[in-house]
Amino acid sequence: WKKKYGGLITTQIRRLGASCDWDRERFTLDEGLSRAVREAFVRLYEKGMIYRGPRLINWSPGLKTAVSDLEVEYSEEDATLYYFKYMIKEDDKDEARPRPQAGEQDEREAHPYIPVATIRPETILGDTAVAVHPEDERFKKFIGKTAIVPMLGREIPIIGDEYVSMEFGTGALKITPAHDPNDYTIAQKHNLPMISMLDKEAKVNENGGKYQGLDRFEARKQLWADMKEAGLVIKTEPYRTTIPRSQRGGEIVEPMISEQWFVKIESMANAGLDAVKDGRIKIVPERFEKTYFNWLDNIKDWCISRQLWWGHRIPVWYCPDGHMTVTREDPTQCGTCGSKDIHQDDDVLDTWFSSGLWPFSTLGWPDETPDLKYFYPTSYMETGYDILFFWVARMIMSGLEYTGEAPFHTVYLHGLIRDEHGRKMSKTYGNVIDPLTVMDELGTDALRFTLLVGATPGNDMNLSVKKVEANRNFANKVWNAGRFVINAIASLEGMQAQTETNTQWTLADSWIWARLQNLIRDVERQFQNFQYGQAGQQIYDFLWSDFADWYVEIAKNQMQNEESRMQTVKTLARVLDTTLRLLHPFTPFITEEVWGHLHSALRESPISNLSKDWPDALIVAKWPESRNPEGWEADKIADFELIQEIVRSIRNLRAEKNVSPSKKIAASFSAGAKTDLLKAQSTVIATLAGLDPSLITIHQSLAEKPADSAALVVGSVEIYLPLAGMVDLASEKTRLEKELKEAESHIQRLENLLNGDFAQKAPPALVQKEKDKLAGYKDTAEKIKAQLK
RNA sequence: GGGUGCUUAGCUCAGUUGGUUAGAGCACCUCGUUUACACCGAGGGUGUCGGGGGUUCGAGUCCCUCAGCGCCCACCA
Repeated sequence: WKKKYGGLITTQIRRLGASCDWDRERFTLDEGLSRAVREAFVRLYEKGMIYRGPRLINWSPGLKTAVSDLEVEYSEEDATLYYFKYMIKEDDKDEARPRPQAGEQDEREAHPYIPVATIRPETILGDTAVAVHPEDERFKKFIGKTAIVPMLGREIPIIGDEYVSMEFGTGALKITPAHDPNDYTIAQKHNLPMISMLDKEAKVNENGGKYQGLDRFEARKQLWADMKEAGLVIKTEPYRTTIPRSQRGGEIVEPMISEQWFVKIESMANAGLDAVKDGRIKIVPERFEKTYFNWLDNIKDWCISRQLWWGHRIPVWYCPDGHMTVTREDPTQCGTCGSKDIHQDDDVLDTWFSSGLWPFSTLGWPDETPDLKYFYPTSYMETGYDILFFWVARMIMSGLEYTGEAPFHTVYLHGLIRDEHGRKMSKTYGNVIDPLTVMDELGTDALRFTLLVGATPGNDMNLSVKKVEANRNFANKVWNAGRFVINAIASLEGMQAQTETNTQWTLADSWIWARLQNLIRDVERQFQNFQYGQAGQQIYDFLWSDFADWYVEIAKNQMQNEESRMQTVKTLARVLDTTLRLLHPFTPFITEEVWGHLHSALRESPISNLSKDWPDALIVAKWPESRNPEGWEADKIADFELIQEIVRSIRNLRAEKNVSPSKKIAASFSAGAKTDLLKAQSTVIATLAGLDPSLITIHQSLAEKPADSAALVVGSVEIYLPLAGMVDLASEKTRLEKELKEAESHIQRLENLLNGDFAQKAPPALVQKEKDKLAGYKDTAEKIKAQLK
C-alpha cells in the first residue's frame, strides 16, 4: 500500500521539478526512523515524562480510535434541546409541606423537580450529579439533596457549582463526567464517580440498563419516549449548536473516558516557546509567532496513543501481574518479575510523534552519524500554516528535547490553495483544479510560476486556470526570446573573434546591462526578505518588457550593421544567460532547455569565450551576482528612458491620428541640451517609432516651427511631425491645451509642495528631486505655450 | 468569546522598512500579414486604495474606530 501511494506522491513531487536528493528519501516506518521513535519514547519514559492514565478523549466510533483535539472539527448545525425533569427524591421532601392542591405550582411543591436541558438525552444514563449555581434563588434550596436518574432510578447528588450559568437553559445542569469535558472537570472538583455508558462502537453498555446494546442515537429516541411516558418530559425545541465531528470520518465524535498514553508537555512546551522568543527560530510571516505562542501557552498533555493498525507500536510490554516493561530492544520476559508471558501494548503512536523527530530521525539519530553532524540543525522549514501545531511545533519541541538544539532556524509558512473565488476546493463544488491536468495542458513551469508569483507568505491563494495560462504565455515568451538570441548567435558564423577592448557599447547595450544589474540586486533583496513572488514578478517584467519589447527590437537594428553585430549578440547572449539563471528556480524546465541550446550555440560561435566557464547544466550554474553599486549607470538609464518616452509619444500620436504602422514619416526635433543624445539615437528612434531615417532633422532649436505639423513635447524636447492632410488645427489646439493643463497642474502641485514645510522637513535629496521635476514641467509648459502661439 | 487576516480597476490579485502621477494578469476597445513569439506587437479607458477620525511636511502603507467577509483557537448544558 505504501509503495503504491507513497510512490504516487513522490512521482507528483518529481513532476513538479522538486530538486531533492532522492537517495535520502525516507519513510516514517523505515528501520532507522523506527529506531529513533523507540529511543525517543524510552527516553521520555525513563525521565518520567510519559504516563498512562484515564482521560476524557475524543472518541471516533467509526475509526474506533482516540483523535486529538486538533483533529476534531466543529460545525454549526441544527439540533434539538431536550427539557426534562430531574425529580427530587421523595424522602428528602420537607415533612411540613402542605398537601398539594390543584395547579402546577402546587404540584411541583408536591413532586419537586429541577428542570434540566440537554442536547444528548442518552447521556442521562451516565449522569452522576445535577448542578445548579450556588446563588440561584430557584434551586439553591436543593443543594445537598438527592435527585433520581430517569428510568434508571439511580440516586445522584445535587451540587452547587459556579460554573453553571443561571441565565442559560434552565439554569441547572446535568453532570455526565464520562462523556463531557466540562462535566469531567466539575466531577473531578467534586469527587463524583464517572460512569461510562457507551462502548467503543458508541452503543449503550451495561450501565445503561434496559437500553444496553442500542446505538447512541437509537437510545436517545427510546429513552426520550419512555421519559415522555413517565411524565418526565417538559418540552423540546430546535437549537443551533456546534457539533464536534471527526476531521477524517466526518462522524460525530463522542467524548469518552479511556486509558491512553500521554506525554507531560509543559517542559517541552516552555523550551519551544523560548526558542522562538529568543530568536533561535524565526517564523515567517512573523504574525504566526503569536499563534504559536498562544497554542503553546494553553497546551494540554499530549495524548500519543492511537487505536489503529497503522503506525509505530507503543513499546510497552505487560505481564499477567500488570508489570510494565519499556525497553529499546524487544524484551523476552517481564523486566520486573521475569515472566515470559508478556504481550505488547495494542496501541500505536500518534503519527506526529514520529513526524516530530523528522529533522534528525532521517539523519541517523540517535547515532552520531556524519549526516547528523553535517546537516543538523537544519536551516529552513517550509510548510503550510495549517500544520504549524501538528508538525512544526512538535518538531521544535522534539528537537530541543532530544538534541538540545532547535531543528531549524527559520520556518517559512505558505498559504493554502483555493479556487479562483477563494472557496475551498472540493469534489462537491466541482471546483477542484488537478495539478497533473494543469501541468499536462499548460506545463509544469507555468504552474510553478503561478504558484510562486501569485502567493504571499502565509496568505491563501486563489488559483485559476486563467493565471496559469498567462504564465504559459510567459514560458512561451522565454522560449521565443531564446530562439531569437540563438539565431542571432548563428548569424555570426564566419566572423572573426574580437577583443573586448575595441567594443563600442551603444546606449541600449549599456541600458539593458544596467537594468539587468538592478534586477539582480532586486531579486537578491527580495529573496532575503522571502518575497519570492515579487522577485518572480520583476524577472517577468524585465524579460518581457525591457529585454523582449525594447532591447531585442533595437538589437535587430544593431545587427544589420556588420560592425555592431557581434557586440550586440554578445549583449543578447549575456543578458539572456543571466536572466535564465535568475529564472531557473521558478521555471526550471524551460530555462534549462533554452540555456542548453544557448550554451551549445555559443560554443560553436566566434564569441565562444563567453561560455568558457559555464558548467554542463543550468541547474548547477552559478547564481548571478551584481558587482556594480546601486545607482550604477543611472545617467544612461535616464537617457534611455527619455528615448523611450519620445518613442511612446510618437507612437501614441500615430495611433491617435490613425497613421498606418507601415507608413514611415518624417520628424523634426528641437532638442536643446539633448541634441547630441538624440542625434546618436536617431536610428533607434526611427526604427521604433516608424520614422523615415532620411527625413529626420535634429537641431538644438528651430528658428521656425514647421507648418502643418503635429507638435509634441517630451521633457525639454520638441517634436514636429509633418502630417500633411491629417492635421486638423482645431483638434491639435485642443490636444496641446490639454497637455498644457496637465503640465500646469503638476507645476501647481509641486509649487505648493515646495512652498510648504516639505522643503524644510523632508530629506534634501528628495526635495531636490521634486525641484528638478518642477523645472522640467515648467520647461515643458513654456514649449507648449510657444507651440500654441 | 479570544486571536488573526482580508477589503486596492469589471474579475483575480501585487504594492518590501511611509516619499514621484497607485501597478500586473485577465476581460474590453482601436490598429497591425515588420523573418523570436498572434500563447504576439503598438495604443487606449476604468480606482472616493471598505467608511470615519488621528499622527506626519507627506498615509494604500502607521494609530484609533466602525462595517462586511474569511480563518485559527476555545465551546453554555
